[in-house]
Amino acid sequence: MAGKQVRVRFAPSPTGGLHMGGMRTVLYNYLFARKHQGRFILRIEDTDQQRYVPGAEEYIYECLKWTGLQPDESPLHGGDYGPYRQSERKEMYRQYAEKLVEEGYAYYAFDTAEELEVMREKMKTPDNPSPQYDFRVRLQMKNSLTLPEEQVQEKLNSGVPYVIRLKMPENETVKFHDLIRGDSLFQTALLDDKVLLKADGMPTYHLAVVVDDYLMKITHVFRGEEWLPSAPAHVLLWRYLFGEENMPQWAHLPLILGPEGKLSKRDGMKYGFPVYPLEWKDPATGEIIPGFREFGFMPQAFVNFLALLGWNDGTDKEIFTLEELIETFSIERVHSAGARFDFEKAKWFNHTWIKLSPSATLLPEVNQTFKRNGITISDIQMLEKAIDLVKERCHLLSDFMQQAGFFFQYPENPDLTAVQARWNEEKKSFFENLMQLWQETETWNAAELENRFKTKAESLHIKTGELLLPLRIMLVGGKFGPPVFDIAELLGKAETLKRIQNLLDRLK
RNA sequence: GGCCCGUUCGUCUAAGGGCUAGGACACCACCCUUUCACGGUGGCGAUACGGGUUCGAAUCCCGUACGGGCUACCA
Repeated sequence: MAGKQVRVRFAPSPTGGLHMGGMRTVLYNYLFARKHQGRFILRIEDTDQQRYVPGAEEYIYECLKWTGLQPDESPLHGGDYGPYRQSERKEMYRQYAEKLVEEGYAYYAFDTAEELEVMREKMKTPDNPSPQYDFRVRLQMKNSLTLPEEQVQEKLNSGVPYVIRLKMPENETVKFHDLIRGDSLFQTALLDDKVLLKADGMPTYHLAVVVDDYLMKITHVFRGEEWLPSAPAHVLLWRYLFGEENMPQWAHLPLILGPEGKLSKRDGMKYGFPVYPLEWKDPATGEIIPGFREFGFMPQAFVNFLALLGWNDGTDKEIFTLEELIETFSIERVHSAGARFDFEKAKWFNHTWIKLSPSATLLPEVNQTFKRNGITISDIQMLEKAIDLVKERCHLLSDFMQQAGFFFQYPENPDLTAVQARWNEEKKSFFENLMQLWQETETWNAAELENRFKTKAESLHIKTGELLLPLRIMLVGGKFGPPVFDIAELLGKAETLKRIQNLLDRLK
């Protein structure tokens, strides 16, 4: 690795919305690249045109933009190793597959889908419910190992559909080293003859990753744990094609689990928490699934909790900025076991980030939230102050609506019952007196207002506790919010007095 | 079924042979707060099970159980 520039890649296939598991893979790749002054590449693996979903690629860019995890090279950002979309690299793969055939590491196979089906049915036993196309069966199938040379040539020339399959050795042990899991051994006798080049001329994942990782000079591959079983096939391809000594280092990341096992894209709807970073519109069904952003998450919090889902720096520190993550991240400290996602903990991260953020930072997003809820704010300065006053009680950005909405719009249905039960003439006259007192105040600030309030209450022999709740209902409309005199200060004299008068009238 | 990966409080995790197994989320109690929160203090709560190795095991080895992944001309 010394002297060699670190190059890592995230290689999604655009078959739907990218969920938080994919985003964590992005994050770890990104952190590793930044930490080692390397390059982070985004490569689109769109070799399966059947499963291609329009908009999925754009969605990925949006997610990367939102989280700030921007690639250095991608179809969108360009780079020296393009194209970065596998469909546009189609012609590059065939030569490698054919080289393997020439050298005896692969072969042409002409079996039709029906013939494969027949083989599987025939070989199926209770002990072996899913038979593989492997060294045990390949000599019974229609391929360049069983057919005479002339017949193979004839088929190739006549345009009969065929695939190229890897000829898995019958009895070898493939040693595989993973940066997270250490060494493991695989017996090739148990592995199948994977298709490398499909009948449509597109490579499968197995050929494409190896070829592209080589051509793009990838040094480290971080991908999901689900790829572990096919890793030995990739090692073999590296050995045959480019030399095992040139192979990148591997790390297979643990899965993120939902409440009932592997996190699926439907879990979001099912359990009431998001699985996508951003809102995802399924182009097939038209279904709209809200993401973390729509739930009111800050991107910083999203990145933060994602990083900690399977990794920690070995200390008790939990709140990290992106810069801090870059500094402390190490792939060796990533866990090998899967992590269950806990929405409550995720909200705690967001809450902490909201408390930590200056109100100016929160301002644009909160302003948008208000706008979406039909409240257009003209006094931005006031909103900023309101945010300061209420942010410690907001777990999600969407909570600002509930927590600070009353500053800009008195609720239609104030909690009158909270006042009525203990309302009387004395209290009423207290508030009439108070309005007079506050009206005369020249220094309109919380301390002064509280002082005048308490002095008046004492002189009328009413406990302040009896009066604070009515005042809160007058100004807020409910039993929540920051200290009531702070609210009055921010509301300003005219609005405060108007609200008191208003409720006085309604209490008649 | 086969192969592979995994297993510490309910959840995320620390402790990579040596203190009463530490922290965070959640939950409970108290304090602060004449609202709701924040904050503070304390409580509840775990090494899956069985064998080894060792003076000593959460940690190393083996087995069992459980969980997960893979087993496509999907990625």
